[in-house]
Amino acid sequence: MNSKTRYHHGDLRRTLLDEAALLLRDEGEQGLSMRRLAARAGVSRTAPYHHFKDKQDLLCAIAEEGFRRFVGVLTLDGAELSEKRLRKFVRHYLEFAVSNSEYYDLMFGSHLWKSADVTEALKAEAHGSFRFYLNQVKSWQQQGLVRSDLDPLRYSQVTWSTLHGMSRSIIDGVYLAPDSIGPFCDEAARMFWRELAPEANP
Amino acid sequence: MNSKTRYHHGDLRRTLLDEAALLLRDEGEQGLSMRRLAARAGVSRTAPYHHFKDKQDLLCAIAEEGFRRFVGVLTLDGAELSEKRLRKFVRHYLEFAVSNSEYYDLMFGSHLWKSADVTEALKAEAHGSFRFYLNQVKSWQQQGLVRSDLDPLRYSQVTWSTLHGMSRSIIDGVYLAPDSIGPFCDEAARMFWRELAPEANP
DNA sequence: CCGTGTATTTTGACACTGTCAAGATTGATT
DNA sequence: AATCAATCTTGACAGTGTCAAAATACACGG
Repeated sequence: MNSKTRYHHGDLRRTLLDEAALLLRDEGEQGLSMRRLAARAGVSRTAPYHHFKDKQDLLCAIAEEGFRRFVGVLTLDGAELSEKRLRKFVRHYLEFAVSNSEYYDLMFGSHLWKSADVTEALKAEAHGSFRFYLNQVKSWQQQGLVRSDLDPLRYSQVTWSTLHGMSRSIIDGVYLAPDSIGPFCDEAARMFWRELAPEANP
Repeated sequence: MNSKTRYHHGDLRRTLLDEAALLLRDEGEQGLSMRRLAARAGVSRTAPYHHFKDKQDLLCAIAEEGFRRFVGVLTLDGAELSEKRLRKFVRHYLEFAVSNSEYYDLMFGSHLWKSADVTEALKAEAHGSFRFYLNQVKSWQQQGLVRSDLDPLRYSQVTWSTLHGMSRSIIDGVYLAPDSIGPFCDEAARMFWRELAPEANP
């Protein structure tokens, strides 16, 4: 019952996802083809199509896993909320985006989302991660840790956008010298904090 | 000397760029292939390769034109600077991004920038548009229209990121109900203004 | 006006790609 | 043990980007 010789692979779906992640990291999205993927998994060209309807379907599944890991990065305990803590958070976010840039590109790239065939599962995971981010802010407000007249939804939408835009700036390396990432993060944190911080004088 | 029958096209490069823009708007990036493009221009499959080294080269040229138009959107006269005016600016930016989303995807998509073959001309145009945005802020500061202790570079980088992230949010339509775009813009403008506005009490 | 060179376009070809349809093999269920 | 569904393979098709070599047109010096 050697795994190399048996007809049924046994756990092909899992293998495909893992191998695809590797291929993606090593050669980028354009280096990831269904056929190469199949070859790497030691299986014929069309075998993957019994586990993923499409190439799109495969990519959605990978992005989905990305979002699941992503939630960890978004976690920020409100008890220690401060501008300094926000700085750390922003840095952490960007760190994730940069060092998992292929994943990140997939998760937030227009490629998947623009198409009509986005998996429901991926949608759910993406919405879930945003809702997690939003609920944190709501909870801070309930605990009286941030301004009471803050609109959590609007704040979350805008800062979410900022974090994403910053990630793109850094990943693509167009508008930013690599050594100015620190101040870049600090400025964002200051901006976020200005929104959150309870008013000094009422 | 009928234009339909003559061997030399005469202005193929221009025609290719225009036709590519149309094809892009109508069918998205995946609908734009070199061969289809050539067919549309009424020319053989490989003719475009004497005007553009690559498909990448073609895409860069299109993005380049996008950036040239983009500068108009970024223009904001400091004399009338206010939170209200910022709202209008943000809306204008997003309007451009959404209604030219195919262009916008190309201009800011990871696809072009990640690759090593980004045209120098495109780099120049992209940097130029950011520098234009930055210089505006600098000039506001020199005129005493915004906080004197503001760092124009950091402010520009972060708000630039925010605007881009917001555009992605809306274009991909993942995290945003279409009717909440207004408040979305307003929140961003408030945030920007909080950074810019001269201190109330010194 | 003619020949020559250069710019432009075409034809042919190659190695890829995603994906469908039809058959082969296996594991599970009755 | 027979049957059925799940899984995998082979073969095929249309489409892609791009290279090399041949054909055509234009520009210019004689």
